[in-house]
Amino acid sequence: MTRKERYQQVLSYFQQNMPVAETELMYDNPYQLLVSVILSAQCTDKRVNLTTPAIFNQYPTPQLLAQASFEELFPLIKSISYPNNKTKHLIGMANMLVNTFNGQVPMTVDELVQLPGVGRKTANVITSVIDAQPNMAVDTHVFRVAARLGLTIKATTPLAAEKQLIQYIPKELVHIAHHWLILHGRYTCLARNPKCDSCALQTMCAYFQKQQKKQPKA
DNA sequence: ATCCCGAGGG
DNA sequence: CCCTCTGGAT
Repeated sequence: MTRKERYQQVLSYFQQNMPVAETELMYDNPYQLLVSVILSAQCTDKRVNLTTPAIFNQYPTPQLLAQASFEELFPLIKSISYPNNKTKHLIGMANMLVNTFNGQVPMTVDELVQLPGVGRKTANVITSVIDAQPNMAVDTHVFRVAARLGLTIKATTPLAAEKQLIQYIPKELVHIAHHWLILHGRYTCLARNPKCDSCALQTMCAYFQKQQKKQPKA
């Protein structure tokens, strides 16, 4: 099976079988999405959505968030993972928005990654969601699942994986494919004990084929 | 125990 | 490349 065929089979399967009904981050503008995505690391969207209304209410603009003190913002962040880092990141991010980007959220990956707390994954989410750019945000799920399925070959970094995925996935499907890979990773292709026995992608999965060779009966 | 749509620093 | 950050849900 060629790599292109593998992509076609996997994408086709997802398109026909993957329900897309997950809780999503709540936001009304690019600034709010940026805050939400920064907060979402190692944390469910549901929990992020519990904290953001208070944050957006108290700091409706980058200008106001930039002036926040650590002490007053921290309590609003405290109930999610890495509150220390995220509090610092949000204030630093807002300051750079004001001082470097004229108070506007930049819409290129290269600009976004300059912001504190914004890495390539977050930058790809922002540009794909807000500006419909065909950018693939490679998080832990996408990285693992793509490698197992054989969608990426010898990709040792998220950036390498991103380049390969972008090369083979039709632009109009990049965004939804991102969600498909995440959902497959969350519910079936688990990091530790993947549920290969109940996985419909066995026949086209490089990881499963490899396991079969090692343990023919398992 | 294991998992939640990571980023920054050494 | 590794490590740290580090709360809540299941």
